[in-house]
Amino acid sequence: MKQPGRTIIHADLDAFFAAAEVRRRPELRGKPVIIGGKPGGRGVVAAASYEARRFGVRSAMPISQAVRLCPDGVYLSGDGSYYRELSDQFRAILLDFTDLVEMVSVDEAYLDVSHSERTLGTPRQAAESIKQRVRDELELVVSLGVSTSRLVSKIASDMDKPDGLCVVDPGSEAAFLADLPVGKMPGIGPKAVERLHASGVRTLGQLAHMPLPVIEPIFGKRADQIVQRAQGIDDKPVDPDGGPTKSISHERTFGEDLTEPEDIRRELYRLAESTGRDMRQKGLQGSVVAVKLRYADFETVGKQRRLLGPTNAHQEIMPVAEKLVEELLNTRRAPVRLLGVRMSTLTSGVLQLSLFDQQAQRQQKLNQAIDQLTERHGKGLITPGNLRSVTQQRNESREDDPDTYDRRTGERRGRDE
DNA sequence: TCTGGGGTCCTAGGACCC
DNA sequence: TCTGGGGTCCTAGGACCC
Repeated sequence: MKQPGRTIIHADLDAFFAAAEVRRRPELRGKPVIIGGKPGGRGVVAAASYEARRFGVRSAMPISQAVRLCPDGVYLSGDGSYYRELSDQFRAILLDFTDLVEMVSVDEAYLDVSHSERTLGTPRQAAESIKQRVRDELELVVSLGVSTSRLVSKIASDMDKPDGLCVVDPGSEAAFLADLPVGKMPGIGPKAVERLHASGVRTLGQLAHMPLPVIEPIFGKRADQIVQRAQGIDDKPVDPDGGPTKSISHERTFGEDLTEPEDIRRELYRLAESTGRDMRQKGLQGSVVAVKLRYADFETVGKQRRLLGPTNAHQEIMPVAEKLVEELLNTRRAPVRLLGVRMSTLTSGVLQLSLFDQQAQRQQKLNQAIDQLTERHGKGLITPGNLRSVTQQRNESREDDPDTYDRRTGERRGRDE
């Protein structure tokens, strides 16, 4: 089915974090500004001003390398809540153009202005007034791509950065893509690029005409869609609320690798706490606890376990996370560079099992109190007391060995000896 | 050179069920 | 004595995006 006349704009703020800092500290204008960890630390570059890029500094590059390339740069660690504030204002401006705005990150959005020509003028005129308003009201620069699809607009917005405006007329999508390297397409990363090159495929035009069997080994069941996209075909709609959250996680890379069990435990507790707090804030509960562990040599392993019921209480997350980490460390004991805690299989319900209602409710009230204190006074105020959780007690009260229960239903499994 | 943090989606093998 | 087969859930790991 064709969707005639769609007009999609992709809007992307240029060097957002760096530009945001320059905006509130004008003395930084014209200087190489690099947002990421502190020099000497283990961070990577989150954003670099165009002045910094002239030295070869790029996003995702280790800070240590950036310092070598640009020793006189201004290095800042970044201010998430300030960026979020600006991002909200950015979104508000876009919403003046259409209700169909989908934020895909703090600095990026899609707009569907298909039915707005009467009020906004031509797509190019609409794009120009977005640019103007972002400049006037936010003192930020935005690059825009305009076409009949998300895919083509996304690639177009990147063409003339910074301060770009690239309009791809209806019908010329395939021609626009044809000469671009395959890696320009979102979803084709370094590994896929390498394999495509090995097959002699370098441009999107070539990819668009490849027989499916040739690229199926590279993309699996996505192969069909990838070829279509290379031809400039993409029907994905702009979805203002972007679908439900699938997981919530926190992870931390330590300044120095951890070896002491009590250090590992303390950091894990902090991560469980922030993950629980995030879920409470969003009114979500999770049924699967996962931990992530990165060793000093960068080997990264994970382990996950389904709980008997959903929770958002760190008192219930922590003992499971602790057990999982312990199991990983039993497989390999080595200095720990990173720890992470993730909750998934999320539900927005509030149900609890009857027997433990009272305890669960008390726990919830306690956590609400903690959340309020944390909001006023910052993290780390409350330290673990009794970590024995409701979930643990549930398990204990049923059987000593949880493995004798069906993992899926939590029901007792028949034991034949 | 020494590699962040927050996500999504895909693959693949084993368990389990009918 | 020569080992079905399909569907679904669970888990581990990896590619990719901003």
